[in-house]
Amino acid sequence: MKTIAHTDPTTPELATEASELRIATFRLARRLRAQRAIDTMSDGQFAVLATLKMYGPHTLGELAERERVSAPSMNRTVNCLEESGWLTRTPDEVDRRKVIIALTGEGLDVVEETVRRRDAWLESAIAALPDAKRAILRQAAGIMREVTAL
Amino acid sequence: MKTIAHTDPTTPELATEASELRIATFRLARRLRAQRAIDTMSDGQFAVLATLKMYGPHTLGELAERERVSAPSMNRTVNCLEESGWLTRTPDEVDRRKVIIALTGEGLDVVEETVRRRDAWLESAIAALPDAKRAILRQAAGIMREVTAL
DNA sequence: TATTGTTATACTCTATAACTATA
DNA sequence: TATAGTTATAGAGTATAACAATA
Repeated sequence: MKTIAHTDPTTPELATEASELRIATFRLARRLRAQRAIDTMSDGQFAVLATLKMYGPHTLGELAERERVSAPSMNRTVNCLEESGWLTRTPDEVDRRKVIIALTGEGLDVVEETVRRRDAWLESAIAALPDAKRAILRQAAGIMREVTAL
Repeated sequence: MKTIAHTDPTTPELATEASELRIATFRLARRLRAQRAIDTMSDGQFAVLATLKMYGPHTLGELAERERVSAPSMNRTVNCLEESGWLTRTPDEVDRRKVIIALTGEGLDVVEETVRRRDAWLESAIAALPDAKRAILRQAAGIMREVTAL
């Protein structure tokens, strides 16, 4: 009988399980987001720098699409980051309508410092856990990425 | 020798572990946040309704402090939610300077519908997982809450 | 003509400072 | 005098519409 799994004590209610994971995820994300190198920098600005670090230079349109934001909005964000010296605009040699946006050394430093702070906080939080719990978190991270890849 | 744990292949680098969990958490939180009942409602507005549902009525100052936002900013958010009929303002009988902000039935509906949608998305995502992976996520949720309680 | 980026303009959310009512 | 809330005003970040340059 297939419905047994539903009431089996070793596999609790799917609904409860989802709620618990939702709450835990939001709470951990909030704590992590609070750790940043430049505390005047918005999440949207940081996301652009992090994208440039991870995937290399982009055109304005590509950045806007990836961050699911309008082109004028991304243009403004890029202006701010350019003024701060964290990225550069270069006209595309082949298609002169385009501009290539790339991270500067200082921009890379900002991303790395923020990442370092977030990871340092998380490391110190999980370092104290027994190995078994750390193993759970390690496996969970993989499953969470699998789930969001759908 | 205590340092063995650090290089033991069964307990990978703490730094890698933290990074993986950070990325997975942000990604899952982002996907969850996208699910909402009223798609014109901001995260800040939803957070207020969720707080009122979870912890009951608050004064304006309490809400502002809990959400780490200025009083005028919270006042504006509360005005919007009041106009939409999702919460009520009532002068405090004892201290007439204060106003008690409480969820209406409609406000409760909005919170529950958003929570239902987020959980429905997450349920469908984890329902397909083998029991062993679901068990990992269930345990991880508990550990994540433990870590954020510090 | 179509596409890429930019400018013009407006709306929301945030903040600080000033004000009102109450303690 | 101090505190709770509100109003006034301004600074980011978002959007759509209109425009310029290039394909």
